[in-house]
Amino acid sequence: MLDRKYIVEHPDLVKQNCAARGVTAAVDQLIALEAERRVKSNEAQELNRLANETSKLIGKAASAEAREELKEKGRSLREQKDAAQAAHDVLEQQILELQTHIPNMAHPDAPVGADDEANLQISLGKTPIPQFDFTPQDHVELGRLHDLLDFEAGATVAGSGFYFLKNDAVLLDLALQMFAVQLLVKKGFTPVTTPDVAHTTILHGIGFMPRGPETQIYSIENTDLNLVATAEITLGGMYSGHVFDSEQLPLKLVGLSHCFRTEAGAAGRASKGLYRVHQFTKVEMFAFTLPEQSDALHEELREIECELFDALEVPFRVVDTATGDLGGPAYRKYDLEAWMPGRGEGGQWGEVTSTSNCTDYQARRLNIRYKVKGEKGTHFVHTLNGTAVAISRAIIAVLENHQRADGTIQVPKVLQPWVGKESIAVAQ
RNA sequence: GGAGAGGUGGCUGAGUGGUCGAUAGCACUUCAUUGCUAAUGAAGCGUUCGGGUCAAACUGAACCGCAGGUUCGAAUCCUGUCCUCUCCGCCA
Repeated sequence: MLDRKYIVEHPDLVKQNCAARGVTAAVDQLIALEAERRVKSNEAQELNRLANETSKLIGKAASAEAREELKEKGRSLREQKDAAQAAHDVLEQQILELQTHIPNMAHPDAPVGADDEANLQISLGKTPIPQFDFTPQDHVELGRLHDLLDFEAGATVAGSGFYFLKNDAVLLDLALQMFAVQLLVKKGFTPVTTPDVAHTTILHGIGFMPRGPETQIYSIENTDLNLVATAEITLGGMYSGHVFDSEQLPLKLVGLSHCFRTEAGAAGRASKGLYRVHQFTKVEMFAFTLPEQSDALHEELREIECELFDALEVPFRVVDTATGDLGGPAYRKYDLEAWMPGRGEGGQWGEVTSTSNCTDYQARRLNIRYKVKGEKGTHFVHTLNGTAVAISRAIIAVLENHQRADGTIQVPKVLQPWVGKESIAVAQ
C-alpha cells in the first residue's frame, strides 16, 4: 500500500506511475474522498471532545436536576459524534479499497514498458548454453527414462498439476534445498521453516488477493486460512505488527516452504511437466531493511541468485523487469531465466527465480516498523524477497542442461554430496 | 477435543464504573551528588491520527489481546472471538 499522504501530495507522479504499469487507479477519487474524510474526522473528534468535557462535569454536578440536564446533553453529543464517526468510517473503507489497488512506485531505472517484451536483459550467467550434438530430450522424457516423475499418479491422487517425485529426483530435491540453505546460512541468513498456511489478512498485507475471481490462492473452506503461494507470505507476515530497533536491521531470513498455486487462467498457456504446477517446494530469501539499505540489498539478493545458478552450472540470463510486468508491491524486480533446452522448439529461457524490492509497500499494510534509539516515532521498514531455489523449475534446468547423448544426467558438483553420485545413469 | 486460569506500557505487576494513558518496581535517558566502576536523589521515559511551529514547545482525539454491547461516562460490567498457561485425552 502506498502512503496516503504521498498520493495526496503527488497525484501526478502517482498517475504517471500507474500509467507506466498499465494499471488504472482512481487517484482523483481517492483524493476527493480523503478531503471529505478529514472533515468528518475533525467533526467527530471535536464532538467527542465536547462529550468528554460534559461527562466530566456530571461527576461534580451541583444538583440532581443539573445532572440530568448534563446527561441529556452528553447523550446528544455522543449521538452526533457517532453519526460523524460512522460517516467517516464508510469513507475510510472506500479510500482503503482504492488505496490498496494503487501499485507501488517503480524504481526510476526500471525499464518502462507494457509487458515482458520490454524486459531488459542485463547480464548472463557463467555457464554457456550447451551445444548438443544430439537432439536433447525435455525433462518429461528424461524423467520417464530414469523413473523420476509420476504425473499420472499425481493426477490420480490430487488432480492435474500435481506430481510425485521418485528415486533420484527426490535426492535432487533435497540436495537443492540443502545446497541453497547452507550457502545462505553462510551468508548470514537465518534459516526458517514456515507454516504452509496463513490468514487472509497476512496474504493481503503481502499483496495477494485470495478469494477473488482470479486468485492464485487455494483457500481452506470454513476457515480464514489459505495455502501459501510462497514463503514470502509467511516470512513477511512473521513480523506483522512488529517494531524493530534500527540496529537489528537488515534482518535476512531464508525460509523453506511448500508453495501452492491454482494457476487460474493459466490453462491457455499450460506447460509441459514441472514448469507450471500446483505445488512445489521453494527456498526463499526475505529481508527487512532500513530504507537506505534496500537498494544495495536488492543487488545482493540478485547476486546470490546468480551465484546459486552458476554453482549449479545452469546457463541463465538476468532480466530487469519492465514497469508493466511488475507485481503491485514491487518497486523493482529482477528475474533469472534459465536456459531450458527442452522448452519450445530448440530451447527457451524460462523463469527460475525472481527478486523484488517492495520498499515500504508491504510494511505499511503489515505494520512493520523500526525505531531509531533516541529518536521519536517509528518508520516503516523496507521488505525484499528473492527466490533462492524453486525446486520444480530448478530440476527442469538441471535435468535438461546436464543430459548427455545416452540420456545420462551429470549431477552438478555442488549437489553430489547429497545426491550421492556423480551422474544419474540409465538403468540397464 | 474436555476442564480450569489468564491476557494491562520494553519487562515485572497494581488497578472492578468518573481528573486512569493508567500505582509501583526494574530497565532506559538526562541532571545533581558522592573518590572509586557503583550508590543516592530529582526529572523524564509508549504508539497512532489531527492542530500548532522553520523546528520545537504546546495542544485535541484514540489505544489496557481483538470485535461488539450497556452507560452521560468502561482497563473496570455484559457478549463473542483469538491467543497464552495448567491439567486431562489423543497423537507424530
